[in-house]
Amino acid sequence: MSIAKTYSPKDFEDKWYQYWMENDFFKSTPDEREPYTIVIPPPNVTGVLHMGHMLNNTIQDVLVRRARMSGKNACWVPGTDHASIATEAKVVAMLKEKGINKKDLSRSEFLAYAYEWKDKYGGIILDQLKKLGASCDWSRTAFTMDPALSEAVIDTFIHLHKKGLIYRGVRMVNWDPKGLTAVSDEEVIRKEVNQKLYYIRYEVKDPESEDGSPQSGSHISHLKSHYLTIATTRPETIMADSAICVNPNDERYTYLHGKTVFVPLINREIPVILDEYVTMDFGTGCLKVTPAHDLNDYELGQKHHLPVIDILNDNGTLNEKAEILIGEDRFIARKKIAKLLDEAGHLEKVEDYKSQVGFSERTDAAIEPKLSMQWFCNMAEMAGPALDYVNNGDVKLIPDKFINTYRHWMENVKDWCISRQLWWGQQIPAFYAPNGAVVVAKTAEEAIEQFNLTPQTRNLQPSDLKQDEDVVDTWFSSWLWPISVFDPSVCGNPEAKGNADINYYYPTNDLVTAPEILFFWVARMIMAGHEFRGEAPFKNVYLTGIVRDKLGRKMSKSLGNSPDPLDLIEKYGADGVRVGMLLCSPAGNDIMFDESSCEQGRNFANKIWNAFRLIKGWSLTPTLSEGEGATNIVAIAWFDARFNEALVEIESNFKSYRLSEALMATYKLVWDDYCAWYLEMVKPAYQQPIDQATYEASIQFFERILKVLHPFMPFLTEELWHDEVFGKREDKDCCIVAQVPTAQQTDEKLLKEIDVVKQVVSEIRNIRNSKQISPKEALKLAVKVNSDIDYNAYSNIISKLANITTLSRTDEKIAGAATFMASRDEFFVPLEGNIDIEEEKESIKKDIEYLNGFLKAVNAKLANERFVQNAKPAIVANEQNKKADAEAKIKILEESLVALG
RNA sequence: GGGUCAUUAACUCAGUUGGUUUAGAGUGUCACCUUGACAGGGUGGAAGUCACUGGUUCGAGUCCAGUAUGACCCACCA
Repeated sequence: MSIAKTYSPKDFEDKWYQYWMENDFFKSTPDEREPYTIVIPPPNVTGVLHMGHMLNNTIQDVLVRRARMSGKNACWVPGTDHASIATEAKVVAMLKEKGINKKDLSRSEFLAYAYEWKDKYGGIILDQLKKLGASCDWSRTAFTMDPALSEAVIDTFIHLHKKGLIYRGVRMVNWDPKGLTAVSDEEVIRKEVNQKLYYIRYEVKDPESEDGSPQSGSHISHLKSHYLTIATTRPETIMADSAICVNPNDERYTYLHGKTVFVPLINREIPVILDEYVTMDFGTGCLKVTPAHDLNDYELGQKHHLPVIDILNDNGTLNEKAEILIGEDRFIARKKIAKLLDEAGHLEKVEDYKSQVGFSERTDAAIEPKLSMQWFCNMAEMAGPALDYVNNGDVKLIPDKFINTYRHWMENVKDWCISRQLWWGQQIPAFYAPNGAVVVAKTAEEAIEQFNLTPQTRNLQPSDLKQDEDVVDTWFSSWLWPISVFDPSVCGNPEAKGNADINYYYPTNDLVTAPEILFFWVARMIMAGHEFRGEAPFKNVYLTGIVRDKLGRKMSKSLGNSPDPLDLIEKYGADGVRVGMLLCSPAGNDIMFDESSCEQGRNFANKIWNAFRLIKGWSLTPTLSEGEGATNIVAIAWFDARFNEALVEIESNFKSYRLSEALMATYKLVWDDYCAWYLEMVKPAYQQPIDQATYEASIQFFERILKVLHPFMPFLTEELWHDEVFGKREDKDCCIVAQVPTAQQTDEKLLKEIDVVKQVVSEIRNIRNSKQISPKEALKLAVKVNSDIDYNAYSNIISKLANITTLSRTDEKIAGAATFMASRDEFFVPLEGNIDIEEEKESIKKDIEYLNGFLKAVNAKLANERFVQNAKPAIVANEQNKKADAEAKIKILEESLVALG
């Protein structure tokens, strides 16, 4: 069987994914093994794969595959999130293109369109994950609006309502005038915006004036005491003013106490109230109070019993209560009203001003504070236990720097507005009687049973009831995810035992997600987990960073700076992209993604591919010359030791979730140790055969390497695994289910001595380099041994790798030779006629100079009495070793200098 | 405004409780080599006042304080 000259991932990636699927390798059912479980952070059902998903899912897949190869029953549950606002917005836009207005549809008609949309586009992202190699148990694919999962949401609502944790109330909410829904505080993105600060004059009612009516505009500018000035960024809301507020301690305004003023343009009379809330040194010291359109004003209004005048429609246009500019959009109204005020002489000045404005995360519309009746979930009670899990380490955050942020949020948690004025989602299980009474129940029938308990609402029919139009916030379903994917029926029923799945897989092991949804999602999952299962839903939370481009900008569609992941896979292969992503992604830090790292990943794959080609191309011979045999025995023993050493390192990196370091350790093991050193040691001369024993050892090493590589590069390793050089494989004998080797004891002495051997080889190559001697020109080497290393054992290796004819021992320095030191031993490469004495001397002097500098530092330490007294004995001993070592080397070098004349 | 975290070679990052040869890796860069696994290769170099300023200590990239820059979170100054 021949093998392609270069690595060509397209030839086999799809093939192996299909093979894994057909053989149910991703599938998991409870058994006697220890489970290892991950639930996917469900991507939006309408989403397409972006670089963030790539990173996130590569990490999950590496963890799952590694667990699968470590004797665990690995289960990675995939699925999608219905993402109510985002999806509904997309469906509405799609309908609009077709000329259909959402308002003209009934709820069920709209939902039919929405499901149609979901069926068409909903699976795309999951199929894309398959390209990446994601080893999810697809038979468990879940959707947050699956009937059973939706029922879990309803049961949860009812359960929490019964506990008194869900309530209904009028609150100031963040209103999205574009999405026409309330959004939670967390869905509001604050951005700094350049605005204008308008200084507006309000006329003060003059009790001495006969009729008390406002003066004309031109008049007031001359009578300073007859008006006051307020500063606002929102002049369009003056029609909603209920009062003007000044600080009672503000002496400038004592004359206003008890007075009333007129709202400009509409001349409505409002009182001046006093409250210390107003900061005297900000703006003018006068504050307009607009309870309907500002949270703080609302609270101030409540305190002073002011009327609430709501002048805005749900879509952000002015309503008839505004009296003027009715029907205009709030932003257009702002400009127009500024003009009107100016014309009427009420606009004193306009200043540029920067301030924070909230925008809807989903629609990017400026958020409007709005009073409305909403459903809320009390968080304070549930936050306590959720905080404890993290505080006491039951749930570990990786990296742990996020604990502070988490703690801060949980200690200052606010109630959660859970109702959304949308149709796409779980409809709130609340029913209204004709008289306005409301009960929470699963069905209309159950609601009637409850209504029958009160005289006013007895004997109602289901058709008399009206269900709440709103749906719950998407997060109110996704916080159940780690439970509901296994057994939705336990949500809302803390007493339930649960099915076999949940008892086996829950709590899950690792959750891999982005820090920005630590509160939205992670914290709430912990709350729900505690509520319904009495324990947190996962043990470790691995927080990935944001994927940014080279310039540090967040990758986004709108910037167009994000490569299409599928293009990358096409170009570099899935394995190459996986390696590329992992190489530059430490946990919790943003990753500065650069396509060149995928290239590095692909090059690595190619290197492995070609190392394999080399081995595969060897022909066999049962016997070998004595020298080669000896070389190979040492090489095999050394690589075995080195492999075990690397395994220990990789294992420990995995344990501490340092995936990029685990990968880098693997990378070096393969590239440097196996390819650059081991294979070069045992490689027969061109077209020469290799002995059976070495061949078998090399193959075995390669197979062990494939196992270690598999979690990172599943496709390539599976492809090579099935090559005939490994012998005939049984049907289910696949790399994906092979077990990673466990580390054996390593031969420390051998590892150390080979390090010296490598150094010797490097030094000789260095000499060739600097003296322009071709690698093909064989050289002689002599060594004056001062250490306890037996170079006879390694002479064959050195000869082969450095093209040395003979390695002889000498007790005297050799003149006319290039020299170097390795360990404490002196090496001589005789180069008659090719030695520049002065150059040699210079080089030796340089070495001595370095060692002297080094020695000086060590001596300074040792001469310091306090160091010797205070430092740990081992440290002091080490310093003494360093000193002795440096002194010995200096002595040898000085002798060499003398010998050179 | 308050808080959290970061700042180490051109780039991306390690540096594990302060001492482990006067700071390491990968990539890139430079020089040379290369028809025999691989130019997507090999060998060997160069490259860092560990952001800055103080402090603690026998000893600081590592601990403390402050400064600068950046990122994120929180916050009602109209």
